[in-house]
This record gives sequence, C-alpha cells and structure tokens, in this order.
Amino acid sequence: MMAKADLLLEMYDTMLARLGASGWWPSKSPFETIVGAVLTQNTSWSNVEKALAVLRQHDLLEPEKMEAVPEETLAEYIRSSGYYRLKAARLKNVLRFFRDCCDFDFAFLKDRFSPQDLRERILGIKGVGPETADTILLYALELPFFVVDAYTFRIANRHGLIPEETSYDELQLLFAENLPQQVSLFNEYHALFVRIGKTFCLKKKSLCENCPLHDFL
DNA sequence: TGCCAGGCCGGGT
DNA sequence: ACCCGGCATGGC
Repeated sequence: MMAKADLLLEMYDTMLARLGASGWWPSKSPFETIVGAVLTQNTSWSNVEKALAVLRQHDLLEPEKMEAVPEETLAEYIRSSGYYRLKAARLKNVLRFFRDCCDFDFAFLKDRFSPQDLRERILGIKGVGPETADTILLYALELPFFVVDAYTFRIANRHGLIPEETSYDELQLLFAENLPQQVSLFNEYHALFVRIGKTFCLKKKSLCENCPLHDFL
C-alpha cells in the first residue's frame, strides 16, 4: 500500500492535470473572501454570487461600509444566498470581531496572534464553524490551514482514506500531517476538491466513472 | 416536483 | 459526546 503522503500528492497532481489551476478564492479582496465564506455555508456558489453582486452595487464590500448598514437591510441584500436573516447576523458578528481585534487591518492580525490562537479566536465568532474559519484563515489571511468540506469528506471516505465517523479535525490532520505546509498547495488542493465534487460527484450517491479520481478507488 | 448546495447552532438525549 | 430540527433561496 502506498504511503498516504504519496497518495495525497498523486491525487492532487491528477486533479490539477485534468482541471488546471483554479485561481481561488474567487474574490477581489480579503474582506470579500470572508463575506463569501459566510454566505456559502450550505449554499450553492451561484446563489452567493447574486448576493455579492447586490452588495457590490450598494458598495458594501468594504467592512467600514457594511458595518454602517442595519442588519435587516443587509439581510434583504443577501436574500438570494439563503438563510439570509441568519447570515446577516453572522456577518455582523464577523464585523464586530475584526473591528474589535484589528480595526479591519487583517495583516496586523498575523503579527498580533499566533496562527493557532487566531484560529481559536475566529472559531469563537458565533456563526463561524471550522470550515468557515479555515476558509478565512487560508484564503483571506493566507495561513496554511487545510479547508475540509463535504466534498473533501466524501472523496476521502470513498477513496478509503478515512472511515465514515471521522471528525473535521481528524480529517484536517490527515492533510496537515501528510502534505508540505504551503499556502499555495492548500489553496489549490481544496479548490480542486470542490471543482471535482461539483463536476463529477454531483449527488451524494457515489463518484461517477468519469471522475479523474476514479482510479484511486 | 423534490432534492440539493463549498455549515452552524441550540436543545434534547 | 452525539443527534436532530431549524435556517431559506434558486437550479435542475
């Protein structure tokens, strides 16, 4: 049996060869990445894009400006992304956190806190769980935290890497322990998993035969 | 039409 | 420590 590190790198190479580089996260600024991370919770990206477009029309993709908008108004703007009242409250929580700890100076955060400390603090925001936190850390703050999502779990499970009952932290540890700790690698790896998942594993059922990862089964 | 999408929280066992 | 209902829109 192949070492896990070799298997993970080979899966990566296979996906990259088939799909090409992703250029993620699809946003123009760290703050927009953070907003997108919250809005895409259990929601298709196409619905999130509509909400981001409305926010952009109202010039709210800057933290100081979004901060000034009432929560109910914000909720209406992001309606298309679903769970919109909930997510408006979550965005307000996120804004309050970053206002309080760095006045929206995201670069300053990395000097002030260790990576693990920062992760714990972000996880303390109500409405931000492990996936959203790691998305913020990796794609907005450029720290090497591997993002685990539903696709990551399904793919890893069906390729015999992990049992059903594996937790988020355990699966994240699998990648952390078996890959070089590079932001660029973690970035592209997660992006490829999502794109593979969308394209080839559309339903929860099984991987289709055209999936580039099929040979790893 | 019903199921699904790049989760998370709070209450109940 | 799990398990589950709630949260909501838009696409296929």
